[in-house]
Amino acid sequence: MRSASASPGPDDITATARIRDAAVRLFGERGYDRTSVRDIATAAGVSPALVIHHFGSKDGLRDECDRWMLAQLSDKRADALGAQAGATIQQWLAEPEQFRPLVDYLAMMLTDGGEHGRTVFDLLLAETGAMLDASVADGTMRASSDPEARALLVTLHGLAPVILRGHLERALGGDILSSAVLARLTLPSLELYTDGLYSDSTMLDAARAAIDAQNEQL
Amino acid sequence: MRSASASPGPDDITATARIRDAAVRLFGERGYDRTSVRDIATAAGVSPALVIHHFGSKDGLRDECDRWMLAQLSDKRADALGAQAGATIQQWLAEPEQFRPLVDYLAMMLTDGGEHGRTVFDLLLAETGAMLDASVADGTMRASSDPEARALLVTLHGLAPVILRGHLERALGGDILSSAVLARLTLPSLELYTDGLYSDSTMLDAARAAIDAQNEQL
DNA sequence: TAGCCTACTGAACATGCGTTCAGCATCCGC
DNA sequence: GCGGATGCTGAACGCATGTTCAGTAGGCTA
Repeated sequence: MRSASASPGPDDITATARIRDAAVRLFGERGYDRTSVRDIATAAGVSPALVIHHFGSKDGLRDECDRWMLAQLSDKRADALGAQAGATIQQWLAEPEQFRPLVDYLAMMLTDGGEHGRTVFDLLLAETGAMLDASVADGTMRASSDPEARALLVTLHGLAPVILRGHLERALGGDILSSAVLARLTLPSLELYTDGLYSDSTMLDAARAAIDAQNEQL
Repeated sequence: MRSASASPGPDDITATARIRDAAVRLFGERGYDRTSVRDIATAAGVSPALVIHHFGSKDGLRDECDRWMLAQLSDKRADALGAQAGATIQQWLAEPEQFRPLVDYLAMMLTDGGEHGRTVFDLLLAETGAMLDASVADGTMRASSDPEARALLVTLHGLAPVILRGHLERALGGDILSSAVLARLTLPSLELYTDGLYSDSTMLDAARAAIDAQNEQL
């Protein structure tokens, strides 16, 4: 079984890569602790011993997955901003299923407190901050009284659908992270980021006044 | 050891309650799978067997924690909206550490796909929707082209700091979910929800036009 | 051909886990 | 005083897990 020669499917790529792909998918779906080395080995069509042989330990495998994820993220970001922008976005809209493992794994990285999770968050935060600064500079976005805190908020808000994808899909009618769901969210998002929520600045003025009063007290 | 009579600390409450409190704290801190029944028993000062004796199984204990969390959430919400509003908020600002286990446990519930996590999300979503509708009715907030989707977005955005608390604290200078951090976020949040991000409606108009065009095509 | 390295396996091992069980106190109704 | 719940324990059991290890197959260099 599992001869070296051709068979359709994922047998044409290296066993190491197959293990890594299976691990990313399963870690993203079930989480690190609920995924056993045996599960990953079975999904990749190899023996559990080979997983350890190639990655040293389960934790080593996770490390490799994290690193691979960071690389993918850089690639996609570069594509989405560079010459490949159109192609990348079309690919996303055409086959959202393909990216689901990546999104789920990213969510897992961010929520379980590992070192690479911090790295990826800091990266996203920095990019968001840079994007906001550039937009303020070219006039498309408003300036903020606290650009750093605003960048943080916008980053958090952007990550929420990624991490709570399951709840989002359930609330919007069961289905996948499809173009339909994305379309449904586009308009409300832009409305929110264009006109805000409040119809006037009553609340904002009150908060400003309260903070000023507190500052004077010191 | 551990006689029934008085000793300072958490010995005056029932062992069942001590186990539940320890479980909520540890599940919230480390997650369900990384917390063993033995850990919980040690933290509560009882034997592992007693944990099973009172809750049937580790999963039963988790169920009880979930239910307790839902009850706490209802209580706090009622307090925060009712007569106790001022007292509850002051308590929060005075001793944020006290609420950390609750917040962490809530984050865990929402991210690990259990049934009670769905319940609590749906609850929060419904309350957010009702709050938005009421605010639109009394004129403090703008109407939306898609109130359901907007409620979902606002809920997701509100939950993001809860779930990514660790990253938030790290980005804002290491420290706890303190009044200082909350104060730092208040103004940018209100700015975001009052004036939005974009300085004009160019993007929004473009999206509306694109969607109109697509609808006409069908 | 000989030797060696790499990819890979099946079987076993040690450990930590959730859970069970027999038994020990203590309290409460009779 | 007594019988039976109730609260609780220490020790053990069975199991799944991550990991190790001896060994096989196949390709590469000499």
